[in-house]
Amino acid sequence: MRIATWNVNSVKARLPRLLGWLDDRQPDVLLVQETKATDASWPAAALAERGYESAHLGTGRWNGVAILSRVGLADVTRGLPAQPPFEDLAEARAIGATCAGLRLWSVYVPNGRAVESAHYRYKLDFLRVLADQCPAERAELGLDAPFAVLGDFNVAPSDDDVWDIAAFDGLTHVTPAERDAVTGLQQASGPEAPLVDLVPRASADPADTRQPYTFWEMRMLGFQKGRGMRIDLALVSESLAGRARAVWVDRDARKGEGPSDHAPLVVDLD
DNA sequence: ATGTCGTGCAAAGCACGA
Repeated sequence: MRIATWNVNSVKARLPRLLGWLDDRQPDVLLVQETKATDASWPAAALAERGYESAHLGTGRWNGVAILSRVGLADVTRGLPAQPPFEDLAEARAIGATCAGLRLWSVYVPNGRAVESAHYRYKLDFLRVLADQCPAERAELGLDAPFAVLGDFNVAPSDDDVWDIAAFDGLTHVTPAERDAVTGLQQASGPEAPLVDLVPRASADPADTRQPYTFWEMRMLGFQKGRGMRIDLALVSESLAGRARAVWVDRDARKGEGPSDHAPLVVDLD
């Protein structure tokens, strides 16, 4: 079974590449972020033609999350219970579903913009609410049940997860508070039931020893210069981590004409 | 220092977000 997460940076702009990627890589489940679509403009029919059911949450222009599955899509939850609003609006940043017995969440964590800004506090609040919610859902399912939160966290868990930590001095994505918030989510159900950060290989090539970045700035030729960040994460229950046979970044999806600024993170499970 | 995209508004070039 293959599951993947991908910030597509507009499903409308990315549709040819998204459909081509589904044809090439044949994921069973794909969690999508930054669709920039409304529910009405979500391309459900084109996905259904390829055998994917899908559930989308979005209001257009910004944000938007979705789950595609060809192995069943049940118990869809749109938004986090008690999700904090930003400027009085509940943004489309989380959607959950059960696919082939796996409880999966697709999340698009707020960017944070600048340290100590209102948006930064919103980012930390969002992660806290996510950490509050997961234990309740996991307790209901059973702590041994396969559970995962995947998506664009906009947090690099360690200094090695950015191309040059010195270049991030004073910036978001690398602050202790952001990292602690991610760790807090991982530990939210207690030390006996962590969510494991499945660190990928840098590409599909098992011999690839580069850092496994998932995002490169569009500006300043970030990809071409290797200026990447590992900010798309798969945080999975131990029951799922034990089934992971390969975890890798599909760098090829970041190449060529009209890519997203993120590459898919692929998890191959027994 | 900046360099690119994508979107919406409104009908070209900004403003915004990343």
